[in-house]
Parts: sequence; structure tokens; C-alpha cells
Amino acid sequence: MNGTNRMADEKEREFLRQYQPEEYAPISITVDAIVVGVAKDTADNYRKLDRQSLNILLVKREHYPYKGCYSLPGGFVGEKETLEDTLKRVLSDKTGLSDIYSEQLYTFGSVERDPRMRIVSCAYISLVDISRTSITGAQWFGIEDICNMELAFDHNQMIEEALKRLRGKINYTDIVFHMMPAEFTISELQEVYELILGKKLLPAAFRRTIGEKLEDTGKMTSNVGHRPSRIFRYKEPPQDR
Amino acid sequence: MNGTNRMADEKEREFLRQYQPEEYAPISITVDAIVVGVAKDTADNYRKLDRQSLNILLVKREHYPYKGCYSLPGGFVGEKETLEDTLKRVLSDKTGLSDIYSEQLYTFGSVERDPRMRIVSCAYISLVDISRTSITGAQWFGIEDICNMELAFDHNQMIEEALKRLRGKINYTDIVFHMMPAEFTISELQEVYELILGKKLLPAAFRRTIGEKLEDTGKMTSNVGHRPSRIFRYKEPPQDR
DNA sequence: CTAATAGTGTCTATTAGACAGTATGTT
DNA sequence: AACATACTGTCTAATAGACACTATTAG
Repeated sequence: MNGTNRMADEKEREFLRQYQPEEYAPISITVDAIVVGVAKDTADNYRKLDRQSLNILLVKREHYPYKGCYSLPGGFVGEKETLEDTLKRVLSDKTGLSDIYSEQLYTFGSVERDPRMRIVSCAYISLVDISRTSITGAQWFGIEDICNMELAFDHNQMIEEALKRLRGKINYTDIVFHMMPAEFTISELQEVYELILGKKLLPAAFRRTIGEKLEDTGKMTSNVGHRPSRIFRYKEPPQDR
Repeated sequence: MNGTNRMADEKEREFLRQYQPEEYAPISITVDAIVVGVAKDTADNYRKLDRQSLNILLVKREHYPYKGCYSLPGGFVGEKETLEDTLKRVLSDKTGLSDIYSEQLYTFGSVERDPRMRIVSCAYISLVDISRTSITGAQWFGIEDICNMELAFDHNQMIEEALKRLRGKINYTDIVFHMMPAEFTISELQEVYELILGKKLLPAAFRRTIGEKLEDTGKMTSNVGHRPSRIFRYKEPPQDR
């Protein structure tokens, strides 16, 4: 019921011809990507399993400001680019990644967050299976290490928010599977849940609930120094909502 | 462990002096507010209760583009303004509201969303108790009506997202209470839950779970044409996470 | 055999769903 | 009395937590 005739009438077209964008505040917009993946850190003991850890992709800044510091991969939004387009371009140029699961996280707009000028940044969280992707130009860092690093701009805070988002969504969505390899054991999957939630889970309960989403590949692990484990795959297309 | 001496060294200061913001894409940023409240629509029958509805604040656009159309209250982010500052200013100027609960919703960045120029908009959702606030310059519309209206820009889509956010958070936070009057009956509260979730709830179960968060005022409703109801208030400061 | 992990069975506690049944105002 | 809503009780189903117990491999 829009009586106010959309399809821009003559007066509106005239207004748009006169419009001077330059009069408005010179604020730029960037997109930053928090790319999260799970790495395996080989165990010290032949009996033990490889421990996993949450990792995030960082790039070393080659220009001022924060030259030499690590930062999240990011870049300016072009005039004819959507936020998602910018994200894709940034991921491709700065990390070599394409076609990975991403969702918008939060927009950071404090006035002094960039020393150059006023820049508002829209942060995205992306999840990847490290084993299926190769990275160029960026480097994986464990979140433990990142906590002790001072990243450029407000990027430490962005990572904080990303981890909160993961914790918040893990129990009612299937987002974790974006970070898992094609095939995995239930113990490996459980460890990832534990890393994100920051607490131990009960194996029996975990198997019960997660079991419905998994499909047995028929394969087993071998040479693990203890009882071998069934290998599973994710049954359905991930549920992200 | 930031070896790269923050506190901008001489070279970095030099870089910043030379920096020309004008070279970058002329994109503007706006903030739009989806202000949600619960209205009471008086019943037709003396025996029946007033039915409630979800309402959203809209303003009539006085300038091009979309002159004469309704839109969400919004405005440009100033060069020295955080997103939250802009939100406060916009709410105050266009609706007369201040000190209301707000959270960032989503940033909309499609290229053609504004005919004037490239404008990225950061949308916030705000929740108010209609009975405690008076509005100036804006007007309440029921969501049913809004579904049949064509709002300016992508504002219909923003409202869609806002309602999704409410549905998503209502069961694990106490956000509803931001929309409730100081005192209310459990039936009224249940109706608001039902409006947001779009389905009927079982009274017994609802009372059980919500009861813990409420405190009896000792008062009762009167002249309602049927059994009177206890009147409650919210016990604790709202949990928003 | 032992260390280390895999996997099952079962009891209990908590919570949600269903629904009948009782209570109490106004006209 | 009858209408409309308020409120309680209780049975059942589903789910999560706890934990003991059994199974299986490499060395």
C-alpha cells in the first residue's frame, strides 16, 4: 500500500541530479575478516592423540599505520562493492581463500580506532577447514598466542567478539562443521567443542546428541597407540541459523 | 608482546601527516533505528482482555528521496560521532526518545540501497515500554500494517531482521522486559511472547518458567469482567546476553 | 601387561508438553 | 447462571548430567 509512487517522479530525479555527495563527512568503511580454523598440534607421546587448537589468520602490516604489527586481513570497501564483495576480495587477495563460510559479526565505529582518519569497520567471521585450504600471504596463530599479542587497531577486540559468537551459536547450529575436515572421529569433534566452549564435556552425552548429525564412514583410525576409533562424516548440509 | 613499538614512531607520524583521506571512495554511513514497543488495542467486549500488538516507530520523510514515504528514523554518522552517538542523536531528534535499550542489529551495504549515493547503514534495534515514553515526530505502526506498506530504502528488510533477532533472543535472555510496563499480568507477558514467537504457548508451562523472574506486587486487576489477575513486576535487572 | 583412548549402559535430575480441573470476578 | 479468564496439579516425554563399566590397540 505505497501510495507515494515509487519509480522516482520528476522532482525526485531533479533532486538526485543536484545532490552533492562531497558535502558529507569523509568517513571510510573497511571490512575485516576473522578467519577461524582448527589446527592439529602433534603429540609428544606415541600413545596420545594430537591436540587441536583454535587458530586465526593474521597478516603482517607492510605499511603505516601499525607497520610491522599483525592485524586481521581487511581492506577498504570500494564505491561499487557490497560488504560481501569486499570480504571476498580481501580474503582472496590477503589469504588466498575463496568460497568459505562467512557471516557478519559486528560493526566497529569508535572515532579513534584508526589514526589515519575516521574509519568504520564491518567485521566478518569466516570458518575454514584448514586441511582443505592453502594460505598465501597470511599466517595462522593460535588464540592462546594472540591473547598475548597486541594487534593493530581494535583487532584484539574483534577476535574477542568472534569467539563469543562461536560460543553463542555452537549449541544450536552446526557451524563447527565448517571448521572440520571431511572425516573425523567423535573425540576430535568433541575436542573442538571443548575448545570453543572452554570447558570439558561428558563423552557419553556428547556422543548421544551429536550422533544424529553424523554418518559412519566405515573406516577406522589406525596406529594410534590405543583402541582405534570409528571415523565419521557430517550427514547434512550445515544448519547455520 | 608487541615488539613493534606502538606510540607511533617518527616515520609513522610523518606518514599520517601526508595522508589524504579525500582519495578514498565517497561512501557515507547512516544509522537506522528499529524501535519496537507493545501497544494495547482496546477490546470490543467488556469481558475480553485488551489485545496487544507489536509496534514500530516510523517517520514520514519530508525530503527526497522517498519524500512522503514512511521510513525508520535514521541519520548520517558525523565525523566525530560513534555509531552509538549517532543512534542517540537520531532517537532524540526524530522520536524524542532517550535512554532506551538498544543493540546493534546488522549493517546493510548493498550498492543501490540509496539512490543519492553509496550509503552503508548500520541498523540498531531498540526496545521501549510505550506506556512510559512519549513520542514526538514519529508514529507507531503495527507490524501487521507495516507488512503491507512499502517503506523507504531497504527498511522493510531491516524490520524483518529485527523481528528475527527478537525471536532468536527471547528464550535465552530477558529482553522482552524492556518492552513491558513496570507492572503487568502473566497473561499479558505471555501474549507478548506469543506475538514475538508467532505461536501459542501453554499457560501452565509458561507460568512455571517465567515465574522465577517475577515478583508479586500484591496488587490485582479489577473490573475485568472475569476472574482478576495478580499483578507482577520484573524481579532483576534484565539479562541481555 | 599397561597406558591411553573408544564406546556402552543405566540411573537420576531437570525441563517441557499436554491437559484436565478448579477458582473467581462481572453482567 | 454463564462467560471469560486465572491458576493449579499431575502425568508423561524428552533431554542432560553423572559415572561405572567394558573394549581395543601399540608397544
